[in-house]
Amino acid sequence: MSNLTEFEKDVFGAVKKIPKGRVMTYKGIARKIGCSKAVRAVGNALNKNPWPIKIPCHKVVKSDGSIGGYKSGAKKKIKLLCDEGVEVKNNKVVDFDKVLYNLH
DNA sequence: CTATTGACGACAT
DNA sequence: CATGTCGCCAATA
Repeated sequence: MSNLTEFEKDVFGAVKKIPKGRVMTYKGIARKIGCSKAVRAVGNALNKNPWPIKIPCHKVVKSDGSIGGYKSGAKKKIKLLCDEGVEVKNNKVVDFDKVLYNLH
């Protein structure tokens, strides 16, 4: 348990903060951590996804509003988002700017 | 230590 | 709008 690096913990911490019905971009998380360019590293961290349920990784999408990827399949990710009230159309988030959780 | 990889971003074509 | 290329970071082999 918790055999994670500080970077990973940071990423997961940011993801957990995303409110229900809202989404965050990899870029946003990376920026919140302090490295706006570490988007790939963030994706890598989530790919390990130690706790797929405790951590709402499905709320993390690409900067252009597309769904991106998911360890268990992007399809599952879309379903989870829809369950939270986030509409997904043509593999893109509907009203992306409205559901996007901006940095605080 | 070096090379490869990967749930990405931005820009060029 | 789709595809290709470069960049950038961390983890892993």
